Amino acid sequence: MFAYKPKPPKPLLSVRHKVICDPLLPSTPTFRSLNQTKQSHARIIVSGLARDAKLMAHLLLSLALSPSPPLHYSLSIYNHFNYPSVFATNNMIRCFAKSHSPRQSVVLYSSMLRRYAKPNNHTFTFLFQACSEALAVEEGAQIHAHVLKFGFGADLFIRNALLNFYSACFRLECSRKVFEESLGSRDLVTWNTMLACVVRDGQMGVAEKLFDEMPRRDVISCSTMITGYVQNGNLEEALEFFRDVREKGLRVNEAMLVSVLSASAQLGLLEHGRFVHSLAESLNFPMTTSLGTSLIDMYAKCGCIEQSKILFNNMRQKDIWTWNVMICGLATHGLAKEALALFERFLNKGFAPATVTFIGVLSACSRAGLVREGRHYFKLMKENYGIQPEMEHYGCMVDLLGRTGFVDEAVELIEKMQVSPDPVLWATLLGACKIHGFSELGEEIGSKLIQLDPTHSGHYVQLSTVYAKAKKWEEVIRVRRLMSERNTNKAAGWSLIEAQGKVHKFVAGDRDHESFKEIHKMLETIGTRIAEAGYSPNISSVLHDIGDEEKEIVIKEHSERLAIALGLLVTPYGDCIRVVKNLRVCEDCHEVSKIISKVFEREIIVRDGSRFHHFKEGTCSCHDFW
DNA sequence: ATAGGGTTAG
Repeated sequence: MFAYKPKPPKPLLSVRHKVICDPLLPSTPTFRSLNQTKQSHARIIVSGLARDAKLMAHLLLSLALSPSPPLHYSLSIYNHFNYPSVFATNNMIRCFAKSHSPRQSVVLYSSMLRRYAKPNNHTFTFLFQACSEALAVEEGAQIHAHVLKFGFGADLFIRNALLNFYSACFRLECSRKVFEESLGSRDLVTWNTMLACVVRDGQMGVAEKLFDEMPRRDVISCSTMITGYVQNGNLEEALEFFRDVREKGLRVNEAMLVSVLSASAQLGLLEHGRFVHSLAESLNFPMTTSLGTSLIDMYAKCGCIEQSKILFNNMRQKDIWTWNVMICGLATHGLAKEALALFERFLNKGFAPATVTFIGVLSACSRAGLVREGRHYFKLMKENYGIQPEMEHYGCMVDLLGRTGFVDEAVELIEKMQVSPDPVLWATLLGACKIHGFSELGEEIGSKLIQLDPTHSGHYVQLSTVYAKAKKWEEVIRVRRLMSERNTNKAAGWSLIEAQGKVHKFVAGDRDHESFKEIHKMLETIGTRIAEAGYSPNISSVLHDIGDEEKEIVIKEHSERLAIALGLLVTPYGDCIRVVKNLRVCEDCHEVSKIISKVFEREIIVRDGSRFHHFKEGTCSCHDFW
């Protein structure tokens, strides 16, 4: 005989659920999943308590607390109240505020007033959230008047929400006024909101002063500063501030990590990015979608696209940012086929592509010269998704068509544009003219660009290259003379490499580095060994008015050569050399990098102004199409 | 019974 013991029936809700979540026992509000809320709703109906207004309002609260409240469901509950309480209405306003139609919050508020129901202090904080979301300046200002009318002018919560509202609507002056009026009754949130407001306006100097003035600071004050630096392009300052936070033993939050990863990515600092990654792990930060996405972006922008792929595939929750980052990452690495395949997967998942998604898709096509695909997706974007092409989309198409030799089609596309082309677009077309020898069109565009921006040295260089290719030497000299006469601001090219825990930044002909002598010796060695391999310099990309021998010296000391030389010197054999530079790599450096990768048996990864080049065993991943 | 500030893509 065997003992048989029936299993006890499973309770509908676990004990933990009952204590924390069941609205039959209202307690402190906690976020619950939609399913949990629906279960509670079912239990309420089954228990015959559906007419209990308090219970139903509490149910509405749990919907309002979710990140994206289901509007239809919330409304069906709200509409069942004969006389909705302020509490219930507040929660419905809150649901609308988080929805795609935040203006409905204001509509509901008006109907509440028509019923002669009086708003309370909570009502206004939710309303200002809604107006911030909707950028509803007029409505918000009217509600501001209501705040005073109903006697809530001194409520700190409301004032902070108001401050934030004006800030969100870019009404810096109004925010300032509310802030000044709050003198004497400010709390940390008031200060942080004002700080965020100044940061949003791009005034980091003022933000620094405000930060120093604050009577108290917390983790949000610090993360606001760091994200502010990143958003305003002060990347090094962001990293410095973050290091300071760490050194002082202050708290770190996810927003900081995300922003610092973005800074590392933009600067191309792989070692730093890795450090932030390990920090996130050691501090036990959960791998959220935004953190994961930032990591994928960082690894892609620092040359480790394989690492990005691994993270992407392991991520359970992906949002549109995750997909966009991955598609764009594959594109900058020239992995066009993978980018397009991923885009198709993205569509199959039912995601709606954004304008950036198509920039990723089209730039993937342009970098790989996939003309047929490029034309297809450009059409798809307009016709299937109703996305109006922006300057960047045109940029990709003109680049794609122009570089693959369809210059006429590129011109046609520009002529049909709704918006007038910007200098970058003209410069893209000029580049195509240069490659394919359209000297007359190139001349026209080059002159136009110089007219548009006479201080930009790049335009003169481009135009003189067009002339040089057409062997119009007098014109070359004329343009060069013009360039020197007009005192143009030369955008200095730089390259950087991380080594031995430091960032080394070089400009062409740099002599400032502490190991300058060794670097120079290495340049000599490189010169000898690549010459043995059959290399002779291509000096056509040097346009300075100097002799050939000098040209060779200048080209030998292009910033990326210095960086690669340092890489060869200080990193162990077998390690990959990673260089980041701001401008596009010149033809000669590209050739030299290929040969170095072969004779020194080193993989070299260069991120230039527009894409990645993986040099390995004498070839480049761009297949010399860039 | 309910509340406020910070985040990533070209």
